[in-house]
Amino acid sequence: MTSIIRIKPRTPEEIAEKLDQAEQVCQARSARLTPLRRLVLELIIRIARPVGAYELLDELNKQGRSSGPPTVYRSLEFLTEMGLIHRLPTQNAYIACSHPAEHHTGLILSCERCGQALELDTPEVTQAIQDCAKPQGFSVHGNAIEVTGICPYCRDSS
Amino acid sequence: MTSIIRIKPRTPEEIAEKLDQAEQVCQARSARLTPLRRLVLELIIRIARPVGAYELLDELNKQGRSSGPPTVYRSLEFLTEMGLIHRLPTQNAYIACSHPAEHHTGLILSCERCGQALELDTPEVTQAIQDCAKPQGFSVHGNAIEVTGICPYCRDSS
DNA sequence: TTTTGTTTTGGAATAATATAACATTGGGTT
DNA sequence: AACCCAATGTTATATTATTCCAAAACAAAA
Repeated sequence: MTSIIRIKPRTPEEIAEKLDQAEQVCQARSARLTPLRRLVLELIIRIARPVGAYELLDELNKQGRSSGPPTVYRSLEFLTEMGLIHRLPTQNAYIACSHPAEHHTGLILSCERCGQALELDTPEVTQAIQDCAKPQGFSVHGNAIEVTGICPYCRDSS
Repeated sequence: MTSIIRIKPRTPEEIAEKLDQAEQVCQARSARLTPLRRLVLELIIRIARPVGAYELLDELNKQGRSSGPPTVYRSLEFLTEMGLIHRLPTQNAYIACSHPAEHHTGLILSCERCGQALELDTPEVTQAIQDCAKPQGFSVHGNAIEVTGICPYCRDSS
């Protein structure tokens, strides 16, 4: 898949707000948003598109850190557990959660053209999945939903 | 994730039927279900649980073939395109489609305990996703939905 | 049937993604 | 200080997937 990534630049205010929210989420769960974890999260927020572990690793090392893959993967695991980021399993990539403050279940719209990903909070879909799983006797714990297609920006610019 | 896999053995009739359906699907699209592709599909059907590319490769080579990773991945790509198998992106594994004859959109229930995966045809979920994506101006092409939880067999046996 | 072009498969190498295992650091607590 | 524990650093390796080129199989045309 080749795609020209469309970046949605984040304002300093947006970044600060997200990081603040992250601090609160961690505090509420007595978890520590260490400098490293905070930096990884900030990078993911700044990059503002699905980003892979090794690209983050490069960024970290540019920032003076001397880290190996485990360092990044551990931070990614922590941030995922906190619900601050989401993993896109079909792309082996991560994006910042769009609304980390609220507990949520949702899906990710992933544009085939530009690579951008948009997270939606979709209780209707969650409910529909529940309704399908329950008759099977299956008790749902979590889900990963990636929806592929074309985003409005790419549709309009072609 | 450690899990003791629960196997649902396939009867010879089931296997033959699936392979027949596969032949028809390919014929309808003027695609060639070559001996290799057919064998890979048969292995996936027989194994009857999510199976990774390298495990399939081992099986192939046990059967006298001398193949490398590209051989398996090409067959997996072909079978996926034909809708004869599905990929579980969070597990890097593949399962046989449960109803390859009909065109369908669905989801996969994946048991955290036993590792088994069940494919469901769920137009309701597909519709719910459409309803969420459309207001965003996003046109849906496909999706990958993995639902994790506990299957009824594991719930009852604990 | 031979030639030609195309699809499929084989094979070697390597890229990309992820984890294991152990050492070290850095705060807190007694 | 001495200790503990969580977090990070470090090396090595496992796992998953692709690139690239060559050989073989197949199909269509001459």
